[in-house]
Amino acid sequence: MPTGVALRDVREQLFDAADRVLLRDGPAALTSRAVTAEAGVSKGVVHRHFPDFDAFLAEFVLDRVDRMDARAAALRESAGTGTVVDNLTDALTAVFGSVAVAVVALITFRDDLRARLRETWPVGVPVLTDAASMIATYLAAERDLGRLTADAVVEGLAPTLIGTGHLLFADRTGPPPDRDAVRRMVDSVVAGSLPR
Amino acid sequence: MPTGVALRDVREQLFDAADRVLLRDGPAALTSRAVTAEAGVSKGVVHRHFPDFDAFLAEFVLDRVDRMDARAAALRESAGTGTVVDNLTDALTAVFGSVAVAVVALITFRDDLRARLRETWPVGVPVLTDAASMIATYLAAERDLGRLTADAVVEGLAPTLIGTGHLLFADRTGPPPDRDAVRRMVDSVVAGSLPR
DNA sequence: TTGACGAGTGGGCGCTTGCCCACTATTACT
DNA sequence: AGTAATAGTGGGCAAGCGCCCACTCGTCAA
Repeated sequence: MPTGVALRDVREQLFDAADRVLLRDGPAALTSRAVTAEAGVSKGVVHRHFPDFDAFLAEFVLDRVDRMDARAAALRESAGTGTVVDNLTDALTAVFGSVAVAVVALITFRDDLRARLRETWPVGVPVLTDAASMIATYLAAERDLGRLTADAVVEGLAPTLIGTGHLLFADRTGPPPDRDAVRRMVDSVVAGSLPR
Repeated sequence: MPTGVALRDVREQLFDAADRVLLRDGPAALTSRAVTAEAGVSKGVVHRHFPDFDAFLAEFVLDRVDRMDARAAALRESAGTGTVVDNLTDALTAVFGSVAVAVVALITFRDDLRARLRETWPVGVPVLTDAASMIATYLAAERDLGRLTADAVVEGLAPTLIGTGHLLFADRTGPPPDRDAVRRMVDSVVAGSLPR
């Protein structure tokens, strides 16, 4: 077997499998056996690439948030056309429609995992920071923000959208919220915060 | 043994034990054995009062949110003095300093439990509704709300506070956020939404 | 006093979890 | 071709889970 390259391939393979398990069965079902079975490899493979399963989870979360950040950056590039509400709706759908909510649920649920993540990640829940800066960039690009500075958005409006979006998308057992529902939420939140 | 009264006593006893386990060890540690051990009763006692442990969890969550609502009502009574920021800070501390965050984490984590709760609870995460109406009552009592109607608060500002508060209080492994930290968050959020 | 009933007990079953470890298969180097 | 190294396999372990059920024991009615 190739030494360096294949080693990283297996890790990616396991991460992708974790994504599918997370989206299909929820964070409670994210066990080492479920991940390896989904990846189509032997169950012992995790402990060759990671000291233990919690270490796998920690690296998985870090990797996924990095990818979310990249996706947010890509959205920033393509923004500018359309209203701010449309852009925010797209952004929220992209962020919360993905594996992000399950990752947040995982971090919130597992105290020990969160403590482990703090060694690498000094402050709070990283998803908040990433999505907040993303939304702030959106709003800063809009004209006539009035007294609503970008900092105020990060401190106030962004958590609004994240909080509501989180609760809106948290339920994967029911039917997924359609774009109109998300847009309505964004619309009401922005209407209550932006000057007109 | 007395029949009716003691039966409800044991249920309360188990609920109180679940509170302590939840606050001390987190939602991941909330097992039937942990609850019964904390309550100082035999592990078989749960299955005499509830068909299964998930039914216990569902009733526990329903009961706890009812209590949160009662606490919010009590806070509403004593409100009126002090600034809106102070009142909101007290409210958030009362709601999120309790077992509420762990309950939300539980609901977010467990897909099956959430589906079970929906049979009794038709829409979304109830904590959001309760806390939102509570905060809306606070703000409605304040004069000079300007264009910010109570509905807009429920739709916009309340989720802001709940979202940030949730993430602020979600970490029970680190030191708990002091009142000043909460107040600073509330201050920045309100400053970004209320007209001055 | 005695019998029956029901709340409470705890041993144990079946299952799943993370993890260990002896093992095989596949590659790279001499 | 032979050998060493290593990625990958999977049986099996201890621990923990929810749950079942035979059991004890306190309490009332007869």
